[in-house]
Amino acid sequence: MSPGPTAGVRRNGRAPTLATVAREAGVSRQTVSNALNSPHLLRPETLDRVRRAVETLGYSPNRAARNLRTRSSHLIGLRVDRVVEGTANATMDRFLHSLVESSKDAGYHVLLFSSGVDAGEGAEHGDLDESLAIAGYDDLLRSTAVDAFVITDTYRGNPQAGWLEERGAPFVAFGRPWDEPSASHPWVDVDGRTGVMLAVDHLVDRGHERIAWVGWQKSSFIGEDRRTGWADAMHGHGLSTSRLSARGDDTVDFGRRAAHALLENEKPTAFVGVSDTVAMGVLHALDDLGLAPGRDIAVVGFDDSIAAQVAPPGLTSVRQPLEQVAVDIVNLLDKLLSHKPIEEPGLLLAPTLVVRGSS
Amino acid sequence: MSPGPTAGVRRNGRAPTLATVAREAGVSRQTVSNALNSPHLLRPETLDRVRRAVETLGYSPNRAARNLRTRSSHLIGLRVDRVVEGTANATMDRFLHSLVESSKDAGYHVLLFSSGVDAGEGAEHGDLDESLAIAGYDDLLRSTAVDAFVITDTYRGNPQAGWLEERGAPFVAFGRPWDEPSASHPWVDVDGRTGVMLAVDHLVDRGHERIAWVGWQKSSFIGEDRRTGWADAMHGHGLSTSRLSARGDDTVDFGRRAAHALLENEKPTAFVGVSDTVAMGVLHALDDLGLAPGRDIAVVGFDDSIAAQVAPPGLTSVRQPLEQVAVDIVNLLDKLLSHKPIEEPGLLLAPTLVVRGSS
DNA sequence: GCCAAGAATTGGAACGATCCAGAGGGATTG
DNA sequence: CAATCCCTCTGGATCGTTCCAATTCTTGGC
Repeated sequence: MSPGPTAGVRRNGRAPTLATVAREAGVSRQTVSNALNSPHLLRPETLDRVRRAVETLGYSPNRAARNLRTRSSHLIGLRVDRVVEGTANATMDRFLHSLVESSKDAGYHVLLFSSGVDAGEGAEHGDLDESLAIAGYDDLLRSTAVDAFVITDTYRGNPQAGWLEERGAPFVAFGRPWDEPSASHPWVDVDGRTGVMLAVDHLVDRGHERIAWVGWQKSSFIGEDRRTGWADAMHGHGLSTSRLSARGDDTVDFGRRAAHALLENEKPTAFVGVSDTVAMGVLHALDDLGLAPGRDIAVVGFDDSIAAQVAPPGLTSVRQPLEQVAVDIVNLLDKLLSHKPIEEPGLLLAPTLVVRGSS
Repeated sequence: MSPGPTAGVRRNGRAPTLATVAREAGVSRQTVSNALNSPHLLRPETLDRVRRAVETLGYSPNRAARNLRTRSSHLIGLRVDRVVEGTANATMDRFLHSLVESSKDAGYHVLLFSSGVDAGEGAEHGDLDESLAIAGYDDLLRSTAVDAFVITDTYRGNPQAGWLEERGAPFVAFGRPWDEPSASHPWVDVDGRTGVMLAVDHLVDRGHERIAWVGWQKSSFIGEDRRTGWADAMHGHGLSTSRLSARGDDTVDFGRRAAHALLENEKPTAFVGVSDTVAMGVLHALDDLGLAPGRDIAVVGFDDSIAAQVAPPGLTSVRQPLEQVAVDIVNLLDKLLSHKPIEEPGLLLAPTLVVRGSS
């Protein structure tokens, strides 16, 4: 019934332009432009006529031309770093989906790019580390390919943040500026400490008193933040944390080894993992010893990854409100780009606990 | 040492343009353009001078202007559909990462967009289904925001493919044109049937004879393709498939229920799942019955998802070569966009089997 | 030393949108 | 009734690049 989206497109083998629509509607180019961008400037009757012409011809403004003139692309850049397989971090991917949705609602699209360098390479060399951090950003920025960036927290803070800030590039960070209290860029983060406290409270509720922590290395800001949640909650309940903590890499294998060591020496009845990855490692250890998670020993993870959801008997886990994070980030981005004032540069959201069979 | 990437950018508060560089190097605009796009046209000496000027000023060509003039954006569009949580499909995400990498090497970036409609909504209504299928594509295409699309296989084929093809839009599909043998667009796919045959061979090797299939509904092309792998391999080994097959949704719960039913009636010693999701469901069932996967009953999944990798005791799974898929897709895309001849419109890649504790 | 042919370089036009200043027309006002 | 204002609409200039045709410089052959 409707003319369909392809109507008019093949007019002369080329897509219709403002001029085409203007001719069709019997008005000037500028009037058509106004009809699309500032409809309140037109008389209702004219507006209607233009709209009909747009419909008939199946016109959509040419993005490149608009970008050129307005010096903005309505694209948000996000760097996806090569992930290490086996580390259950689908968090980024869930976030990505949410970000695409929120961006759409605000009239933006998400542009993905990669550093082009193997993550991990040259982690020791300061220089390479620096250039790795900014790899990809510089070019997109200079060529005005994107309007702004969303940067995501890495294991040890946000090395990109300082550079972007200095550069005057608009961006919003997912993750606090841990090591830069002076940073003034907008950010959104999830309160990991509170999340872990929820986990500990839940375990204490279930009668546990010897609750062990399996965390990341001390150099990880996020890891230490989550760990304070464990320590503070334990002390809040009058429980000791002595010798109940292990720290290491974010791998299944580390979680497994740490659990074995702790079980042998300290006999904890429950574990809280800094991530689902290490928590899955703990489950492996229980499996090794013929212990049943949830019945014999309780385990809680962090991230509510797919693995936590589907692996039997289901891993209780702290879930980050990534949908809300994405909404807030886009909101901040929007303010930033339209130069609206930002009252609060930082937003800290509360996670929730998803209880499953493992606890 | 080096002038650094920001050098010259602040000259007058605006990024340097071709004209700026031309002045600096003492040549014309066009010569600078040639230096970047067709360096062979320049005298080595001139080329060198221009390159130094580019370096000094920190110049990058303005993307919008280039896009406008060349009618191409060097962007590849990919629609990310809202995923149903709990269905262990991180496959798409692994593919996404690979695609970003490959695209980069070919000089493209990946633009993400979403249908803007809840997937699942209106799955019954043909009309809505149709408009859902093309949601998002049309606008990006008309506004020349992307050069081409990558479309990914859905549960029941590629409804977008036909529309895009009719429209004359360049695209490459990840997934065969199951229901459209007449389709002539390029595609890359993974041979699921062969993958499942690997799984069955492996189980037979381990001494199993009663191997059950837990699959998707008959309406799923992919599901049926994989199922023929099971059936053919079984018959190839002279084994019966009678009453050993179950079909249902791609959920953990279905896998669990199917496994319970099969175990009760047919006493299979091994299961092959059409996906890791249903295979995890089978593991749940074993867990319910106190059976140990790998020792009592063997289980194999499909996708080599993160859950398969980290959940104890490790789920044996068929792994798709997604990195290679991405490389091949970008390669086809490149040929398509530069109008090079494409010898073979379809590429079928072989998966591998990753053996873990569950078998 | 001259001419033709090719190599190197140049200036103007075009891509398709928005910005900006101004023109035309009707209603309001003194 | 003329002056003023506002509402609506218009045409030219512009964003920064690449295409195109034309111009200038080099080179080699006779």
